[in-house]
Amino acid sequence: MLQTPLNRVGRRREKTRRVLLEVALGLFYEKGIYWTKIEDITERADIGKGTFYQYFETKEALLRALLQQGLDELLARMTAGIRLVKPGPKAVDGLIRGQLDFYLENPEYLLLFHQVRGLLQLKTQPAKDLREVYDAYLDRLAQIVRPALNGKGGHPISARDIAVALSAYTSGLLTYSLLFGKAGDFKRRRESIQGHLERSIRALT
Amino acid sequence: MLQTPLNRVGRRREKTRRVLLEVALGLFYEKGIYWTKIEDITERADIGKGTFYQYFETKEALLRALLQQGLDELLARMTAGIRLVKPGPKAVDGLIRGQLDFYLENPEYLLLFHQVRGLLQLKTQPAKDLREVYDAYLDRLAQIVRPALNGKGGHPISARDIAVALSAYTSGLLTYSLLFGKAGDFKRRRESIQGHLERSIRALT
Amino acid sequence: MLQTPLNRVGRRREKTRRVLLEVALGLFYEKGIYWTKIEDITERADIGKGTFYQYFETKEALLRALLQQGLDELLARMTAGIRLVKPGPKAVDGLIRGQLDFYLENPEYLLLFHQVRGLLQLKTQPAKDLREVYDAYLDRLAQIVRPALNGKGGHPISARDIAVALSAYTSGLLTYSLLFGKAGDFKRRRESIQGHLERSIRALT
Amino acid sequence: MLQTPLNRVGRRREKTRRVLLEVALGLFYEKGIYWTKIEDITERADIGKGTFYQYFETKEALLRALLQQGLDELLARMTAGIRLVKPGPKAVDGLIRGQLDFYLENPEYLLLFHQVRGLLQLKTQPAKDLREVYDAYLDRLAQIVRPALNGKGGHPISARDIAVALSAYTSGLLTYSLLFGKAGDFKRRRESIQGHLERSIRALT
DNA sequence: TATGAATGAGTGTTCATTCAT
DNA sequence: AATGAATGAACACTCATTCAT
Repeated sequence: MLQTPLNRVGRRREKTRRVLLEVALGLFYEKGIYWTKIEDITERADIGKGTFYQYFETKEALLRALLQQGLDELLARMTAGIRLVKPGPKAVDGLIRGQLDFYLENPEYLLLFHQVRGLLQLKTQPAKDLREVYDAYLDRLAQIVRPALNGKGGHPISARDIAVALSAYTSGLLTYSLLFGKAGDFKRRRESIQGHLERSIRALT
Repeated sequence: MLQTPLNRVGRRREKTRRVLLEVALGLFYEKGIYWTKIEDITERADIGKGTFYQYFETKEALLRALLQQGLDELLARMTAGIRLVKPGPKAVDGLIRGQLDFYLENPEYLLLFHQVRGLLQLKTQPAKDLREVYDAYLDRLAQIVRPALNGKGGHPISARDIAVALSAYTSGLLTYSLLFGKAGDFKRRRESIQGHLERSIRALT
Repeated sequence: MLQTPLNRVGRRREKTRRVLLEVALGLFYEKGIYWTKIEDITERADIGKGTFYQYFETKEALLRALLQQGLDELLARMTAGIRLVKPGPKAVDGLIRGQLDFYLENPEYLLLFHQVRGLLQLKTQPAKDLREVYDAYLDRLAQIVRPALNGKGGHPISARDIAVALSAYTSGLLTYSLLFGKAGDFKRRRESIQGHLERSIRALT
Repeated sequence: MLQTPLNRVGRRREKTRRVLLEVALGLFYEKGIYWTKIEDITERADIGKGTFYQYFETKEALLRALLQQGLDELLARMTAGIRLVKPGPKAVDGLIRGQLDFYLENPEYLLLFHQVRGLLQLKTQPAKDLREVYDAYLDRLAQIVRPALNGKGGHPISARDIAVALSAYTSGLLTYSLLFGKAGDFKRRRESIQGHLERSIRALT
């Protein structure tokens, strides 16, 4: 993971790549993965259509990179949410808080992840690659959750199960809220949602 | 709403329509809405490509019909789950049980609904039509939920909120389970999931 | 050409056929030959789609029948226009009057003939069949025109040429009038057009 | 209206566009507008099917461009035909001569215009766009004709009427000649036709 | 490296015609 | 004879990807 320090050209490349990811994320949110054309992306990013392929091999590779980046960021936020808390039930609350922080700032990812999950059961190769990324995220989350369970053996529910429930409940509830709630609802009811989720998860452990 | 009894031809038509919906549901599950081609559907249904358009105006109309039918059936199951129970907290358990029954028997719908939700925020007309169907379902569910709350005024959470949470938690959890659980997991852990959901929802009311 | 007298069934058939021709003529006028679908015709004629093929082998056969019928009628009108007049220049005026009468009452045919002429140069078989019908009309018209020229030999212009000019000028002028004139223009300026045409044709003879 | 001088790529694009128009014109002549498929055009132009859409948004846009270009050229020829002549009756002869020159060199346009007129009464949007182009042509022609009328007030016939008659007679006569005359007839009888038209138009003024 | 012109496989949809009832 | 359900060839148009400049 050691990064070679980038020279000017390298930095410019890096920047273009970041712009592409950002623009794509926004368009996927507005028009959906499928209906967003490569040309929509390059146009909004203000680069030539062909240039896209200097940065990503295919449209699907872009999606994978976006998913990876999003899940990394989400995990980072969850880790941050837990940092100051001692292991134990309170720790889970921190994880939830981190998740909510992330999705509140990045609702685009909420729907991107949703859309991606819709592809995971497909039998095509692209789906398998995406699945791998997503699966790895759940495992990493389980690692984080485990110590939070305080090591008490004999738990009727595994760390992975908690990780799944944490992701499932949150994304389930937030997606519905985003789609069917009134505008701004999301932010206004933040604490209420946090509470709901805490209680729900606690009910499982 | 009086139904003219169908003659032989009418019955055959009805059957073809049902087969188309069924085949489409299966293919949407296997390959996703987008990657399922009209010809895939007609081929598996063993009819000519043009015949499809005798039954559905467009691919999107088929999707809408499928969504409608699925949500109707889901509601029917939830209603059935509540029928024998008195209003009150137990009633919600019945609703959950009805949902689980439905999704357990029809995992295809679980993913169909998921995929459809992924389209709802889009600004296209098809999305608006689908949204309407979905929204109506939530309202109908809220109607069912309301008496279950036992009429005690002053609830901090509305019937619609319960309806949303009920749908959100269940579909969130089951989708994850379907995608990331081991095969058969879904059925095996049924009662465990029922318990999780009951506690989670009760925590909200 | 001897017509077997029709029994009741035969008369009904004859009537359906007439309705089909009439309806088709109207639709060809409104939507164009190409954009009029068989189903449009049968629907407006209030018969089953399949029934169409009991009366005409193909869409193109219908068109041919319509052309034939229209040109027959047109010739009849021109003949009528000439009946009371002595051979000579005045006779041509009668022909023109007959034409105008016909097109004034049947603007649909004006555009039908126009559309058909647009197909005549095509190299397809249907085009050849239509061409034959049209060509025969011009020959028959030439026959009618010939005596009108008063038999003075040494004409610098043949009867067929007059026939062509008569048709060409009239349809050219009327089509433009129909397409670009104000509504009703056609009727209001009838006598003016008659005059124009008379002078134009006379200028040729 | 300042034209950026074209670089090499721009020139190639311009050329491809021209080739497409030219090829389409030829095919429309041979097979008719309707029966000419996009692929027929691209095949004969020796480019990929998709490339067509880099140059024209739809088939109908191509038709419109072709109509525009043809009418522009026709007007240019008529203007040229009038240039050396003083206003007055002789001027109209010049216009006729210009028209004949044009159609003699471009019989394809004669039939294209004919086919297009066949679409103008349709109620579809494409028809409206074509109509606009055609209508503008008649107006421009009227402008040219007006001074040719020598400014003598009190004309019983408007410049627009002359414009219409000029177009109507010529296209009517030439189309018949093209369709029903013997091959080469068109050219051989050029002067005779010119005479006919001159006399016919003069008879109107 | 950046570009955008060129490409063609792929797709939803139409519609004349057939044919079983 | 009348019907309308079934058919599939045909076609306009799209878009991810390639490649010459």
